[in-house]
Amino acid sequence: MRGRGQGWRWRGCSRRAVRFLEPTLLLLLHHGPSHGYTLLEQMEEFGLGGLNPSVVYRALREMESRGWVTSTWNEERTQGPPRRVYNLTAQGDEALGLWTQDLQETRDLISHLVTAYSQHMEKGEGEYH
Amino acid sequence: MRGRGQGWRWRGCSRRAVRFLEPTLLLLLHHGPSHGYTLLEQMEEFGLGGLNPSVVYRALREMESRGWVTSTWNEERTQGPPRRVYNLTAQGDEALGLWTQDLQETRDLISHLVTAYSQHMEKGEGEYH
DNA sequence: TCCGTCTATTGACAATTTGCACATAGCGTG
DNA sequence: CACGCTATGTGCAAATTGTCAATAGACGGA
Repeated sequence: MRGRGQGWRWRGCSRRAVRFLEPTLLLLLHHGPSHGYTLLEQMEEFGLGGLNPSVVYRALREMESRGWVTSTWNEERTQGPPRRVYNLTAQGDEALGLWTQDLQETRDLISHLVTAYSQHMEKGEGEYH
Repeated sequence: MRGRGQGWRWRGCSRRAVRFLEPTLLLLLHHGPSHGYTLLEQMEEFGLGGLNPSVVYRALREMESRGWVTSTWNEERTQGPPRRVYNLTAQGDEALGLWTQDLQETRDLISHLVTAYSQHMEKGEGEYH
């Protein structure tokens, strides 16, 4: 229970303005089939380090239910339990494209906001009223 | 009830919007005191048009409980019920600054992702596997 | 062999956030 | 006074997210 009114609920980089999880997973899978545990580690490059594993696995299953990926159990034996290997589908490929567009729009909105902020500051109105 | 598995839960710019709400409100209030209804209309410029009013009012009260803004009832009579006028506080000013930084980081992450996507596409690996 | 550790995945539930439908209320107009 | 516009607020259902714990195979050492 996080209690109320103690500002900055999510400092420390959980909870960004946008959801990067799905597009990042799609992008990683675009490079080739992979399984959850590896993907989890690769997320770090995109600023999504230290994510709770179950969040990633959950997202992958959800993406499968939408037809963006398919999964099969890896038959070759490794050190550890069998892995579920995910493959991007044509729909997933398309989703990645759309999502990328969406992210670009979001980026533009951020820029708009940040620019408005900077300009207002420059004008010497950099004090609250 | 939105039902499950019918992709693109938030196409049409519902979802993304929300986390811009607070910084946008703070920025608008940085220009001077204002009240909910007007703010609601001004949101449109920042891509937050058509938001449900209660969402905005709720955010404002929440921001007040954090000390980012204060509110007073407007004594001058207008056409309609009294308005609650919000003022930015010093803490709100600071919060806006921090939030802007956070948004910039987010923007960089988006850029990183989009760049990775583009590069991968250019290399002729623009097919799913 | 038993234990601890690392790799992997999953399920369940609590906490939080969001969407939405509706309630209230003053003012102007016909 | 009924209606429509301006304004704000309440409450609840639904969706999303966070966290904890369970399961399980392989491997190395005591």
